[in-house]
Amino acid sequence: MLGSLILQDNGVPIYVQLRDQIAAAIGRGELKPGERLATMREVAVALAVDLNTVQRAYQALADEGLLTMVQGRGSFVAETPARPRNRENEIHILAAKVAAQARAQGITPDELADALKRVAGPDA
Amino acid sequence: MLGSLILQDNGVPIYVQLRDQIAAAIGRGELKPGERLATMREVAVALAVDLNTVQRAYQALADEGLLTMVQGRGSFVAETPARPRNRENEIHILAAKVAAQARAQGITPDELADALKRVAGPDA
DNA sequence: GAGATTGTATGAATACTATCATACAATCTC
DNA sequence: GAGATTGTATGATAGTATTCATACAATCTC
Repeated sequence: MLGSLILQDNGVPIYVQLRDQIAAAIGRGELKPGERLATMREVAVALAVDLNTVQRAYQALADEGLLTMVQGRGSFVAETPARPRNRENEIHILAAKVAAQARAQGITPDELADALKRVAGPDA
Repeated sequence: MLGSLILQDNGVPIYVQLRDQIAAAIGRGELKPGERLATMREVAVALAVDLNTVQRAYQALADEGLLTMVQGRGSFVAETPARPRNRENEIHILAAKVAAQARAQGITPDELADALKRVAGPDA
């Protein structure tokens, strides 16, 4: 995982870059549920950034429910939760939210949907 | 163009969001070479941000060679768009990130993609 | 239990982001 | 030429991001 993290000097805060790249690795299935992530210190040293900066990224991911952090043990990719009750509605809400995210990057929901099919295709 | 600009509170600086969205619009061909962009003041008023913030976004785009600014006249999409951005890659990164969001909620990327198609369908 | 590992937390210093207010300079319209 | 429009510029201020240094707390290994 450490090897795939790259920081760019493009105005985007470091913790945001880390947050998004780790989330992407999880989404790609590169990091599987239950798997242990690199320690915050490992990431900090490898990328030559501060421990607090890495913590901020991990914390943001934990807030999103993508990983859990356990003091003394490490950080782990969250297990996929059981299927929610009102599934159709949840999907619809997420889709709307994600469509907005896409548009905010100049990407159409349609383009994103196609890309998602490609992400899901190979293994899902 | 004004209508397609959206700002999110996701940790990314405003001027970066503007810069990237306008770059994406140019890359998508939505804004054509030679075409006049919205005035900095128009963008500032429409999005309720400061004129200086918009200027910074425009300046960054001018530095990239994507547009030219002429005092008293306005800003225009460059005739020879210098370095087209790697849109495909940006789309893939977003897709992977969004897939993680979905999985964390017990939703498969495939289901999300279908829902997105439905969102996009009516108008896109 | 001792020591190492790992996440959590705080306070200070520096740089960047964004706003507000204001003004100047080049261009266009009439 | 007068006035409006549009890009350019500056100084002050508040908030955020990042680093540095340091320390504490929970867990694991031996």
